[in-house]
Amino acid sequence: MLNGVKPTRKRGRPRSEKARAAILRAARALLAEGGPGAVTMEAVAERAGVGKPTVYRWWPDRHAVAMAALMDTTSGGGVEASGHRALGALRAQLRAVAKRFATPTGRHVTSMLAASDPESELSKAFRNHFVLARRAEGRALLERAKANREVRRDLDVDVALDLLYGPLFFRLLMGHAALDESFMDRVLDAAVRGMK
Amino acid sequence: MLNGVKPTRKRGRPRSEKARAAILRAARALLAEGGPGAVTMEAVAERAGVGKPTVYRWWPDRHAVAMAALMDTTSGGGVEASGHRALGALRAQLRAVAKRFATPTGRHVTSMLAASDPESELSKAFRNHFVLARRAEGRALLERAKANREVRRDLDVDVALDLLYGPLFFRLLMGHAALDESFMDRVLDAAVRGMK
Amino acid sequence: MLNGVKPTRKRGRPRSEKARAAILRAARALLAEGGPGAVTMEAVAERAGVGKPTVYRWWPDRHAVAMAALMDTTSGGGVEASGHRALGALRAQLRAVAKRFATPTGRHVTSMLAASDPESELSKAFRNHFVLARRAEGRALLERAKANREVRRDLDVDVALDLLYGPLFFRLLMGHAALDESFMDRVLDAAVRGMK
Amino acid sequence: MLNGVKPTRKRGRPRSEKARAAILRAARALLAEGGPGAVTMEAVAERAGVGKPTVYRWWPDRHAVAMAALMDTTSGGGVEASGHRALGALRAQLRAVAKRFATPTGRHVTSMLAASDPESELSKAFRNHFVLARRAEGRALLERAKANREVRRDLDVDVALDLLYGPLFFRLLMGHAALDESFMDRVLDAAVRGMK
DNA sequence: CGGTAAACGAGACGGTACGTCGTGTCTTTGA
DNA sequence: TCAAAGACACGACGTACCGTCTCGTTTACCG
Repeated sequence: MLNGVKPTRKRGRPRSEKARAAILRAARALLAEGGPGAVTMEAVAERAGVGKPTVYRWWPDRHAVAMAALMDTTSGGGVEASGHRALGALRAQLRAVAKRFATPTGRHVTSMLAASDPESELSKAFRNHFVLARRAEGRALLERAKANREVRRDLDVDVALDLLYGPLFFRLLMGHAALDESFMDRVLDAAVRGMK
Repeated sequence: MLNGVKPTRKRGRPRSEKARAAILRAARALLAEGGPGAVTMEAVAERAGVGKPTVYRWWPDRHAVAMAALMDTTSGGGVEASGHRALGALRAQLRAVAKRFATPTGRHVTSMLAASDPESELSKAFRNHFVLARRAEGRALLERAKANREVRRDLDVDVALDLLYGPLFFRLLMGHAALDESFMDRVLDAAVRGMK
Repeated sequence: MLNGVKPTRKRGRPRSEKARAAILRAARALLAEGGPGAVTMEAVAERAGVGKPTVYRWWPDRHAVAMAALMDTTSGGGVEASGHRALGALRAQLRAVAKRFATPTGRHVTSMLAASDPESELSKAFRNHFVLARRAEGRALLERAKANREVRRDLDVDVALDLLYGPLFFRLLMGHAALDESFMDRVLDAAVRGMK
Repeated sequence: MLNGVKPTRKRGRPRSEKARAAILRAARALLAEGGPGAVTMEAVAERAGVGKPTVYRWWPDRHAVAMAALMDTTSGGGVEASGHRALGALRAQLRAVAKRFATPTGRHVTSMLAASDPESELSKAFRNHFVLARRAEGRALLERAKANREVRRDLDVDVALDLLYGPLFFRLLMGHAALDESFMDRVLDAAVRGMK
């Protein structure tokens, strides 16, 4: 009781980290090969060399496995705000995010975001991991830009952020036009300058 | 169109328009009750009082049926550009679109957009019907605004449009903040004024 | 309505006799190879080249399939009461039944009798097919023997029949001693002569 | 046998007799509630408050546990041959056995006899405990009857015993007619008197 | 009396089979 | 000749137990 840090006493056999890793590896491979639809519990279990119940013991359904697999691999992104010009750093981050999402994996992430139950814990974690964390980075940069007077002091940051990241996911979802780094440049420029 | 145009003589029993309507009605009901996942061919056929092959005769798979059902119901939108101020009309349209999408059906549309094969004909039709047609209306308004000098002459309309509609779908997809008409106002204002 | 003989008009695709036969054939093969425990639905379906739901459409569980397979093959037996001596014919029938049951299949039949829900329709049919029909044949012979004065007029036929067939299944179940045709001879002799 | 024979000194914690008893108690309860099919290792272990490996340490599989549970409870029977008339004692024993088997437990015993591997040690013990021991008692009585001249000297005792006990299990297995004490009376009478 | 080794409870493991559901195709009868 | 009905082959679903395997924890014996 002295160490209040560890309240959960372990009883029984501890879960196999090897199995966990094998499952996520298998799910990642299937995702790469056939997209989210290929991540079936049976295929994951077989390829991981694991029993189906072991998969179900830790994830409730195939969406969860796929999300966990994606999150396990991909580092969130984490563009450091280098440079003293905050807007410059923001531009770099937007370009990095666009680059990351303009891939099959990016499409998968978007599909899974749209398909998953928006209320589930895992779905929230997934949204945070891939998108909202990026948006939070952007917020920090924008706040810094505000402090630097690179943007006006009364800027509504929430709206501005959606103005920047929204177009990215819009193009990803609709595919009506190319999604590349120059597009993000134009988005940022347009948002900064305004239409008038 | 009078009559001589159609050389394909009808042989046998003609397709039942009644069946088609019943199928779409059933699909709509299922969609409303259980979301896109509930629109299964079996459920649709049973509820419509129709054989499964009849459904397959009209649509290739369940996604198609669900999309067709949604498109059949919802009038595209078609906000008429009333008023001589183009930006005002644009604002009205953005509000209308947001209002329409801030519903369960809006979520369903987004889900189905993300889930469907982006290359299929029906998927393209669906995107057009629900989103790109709205964007095209916006384009017309924006061009008019340009002509009116309500916005600057060198505005990149493609980027500007994504700046306006992107945030809407971003919030719909992520759910990180409310999606209402006032949000669209703020988006339009921010985009017009710029950040600086 | 004129032909009252066929009230059930067939709608839809008729069941495939080929599938039925393939399923029963597969079940029979599995039974021969691995006993009743080897007759799993999955194995049956796979070996028959048939989907699992097709098996379940027609039989409720694996016991039913195994029983049906056994009944489908094995002709019940049907020893004709040849010869004018009824007891002689009865002896022939007892030997035939013993011979048939002193095989792996005979053991399987007994196991399945003991394992199956005694109330189910199929279980009753199974008991009838393999055992009670034989007992009924024996009853006919015994009644004839009565008429012929080969046995006494006040013989309790129900008890006598169980006296004859009971020992057969007793040995089959317990395996405490050989079950062959000479045993059945001795059973019949002992039952006819009595212990005194 | 005195003591030097067993070189295996006991090291470590001795097996818990308490656990053994709890397991058998649990198995018995499950058997009573749901028949042999309900005696699963998991259910037994959980209800006994015992780990699964502890169950497996004592018995090799679920059949063994169920058999052991049945044998542990039910005293074999052990009808004492009271009275100087051996046939009378035999009658009493037959009635007692019938009474004991005309119960759900009797059905379970029969099912398990039929289902178990006939070659396994435990299966043999089970058959001995429940059936062959009764038959051996009957043999003793019949031999006594022979000595007493209650039955003829040249009686084939093996056949006679199967004539008496066979019908009991036959009815139990087939359920084609009632199994009660009066039936056993009639069986004995018929066997003694003969058919002629 | 302190070490130690086996049995303990718990429970995760790789598996097999379960019985269900939905897919998209095929084959009938009936309109 | 199309529509309805529904059987078909297929394949994934999620669950129940199997029998085995660690874990950390007793508990009795043996030195």
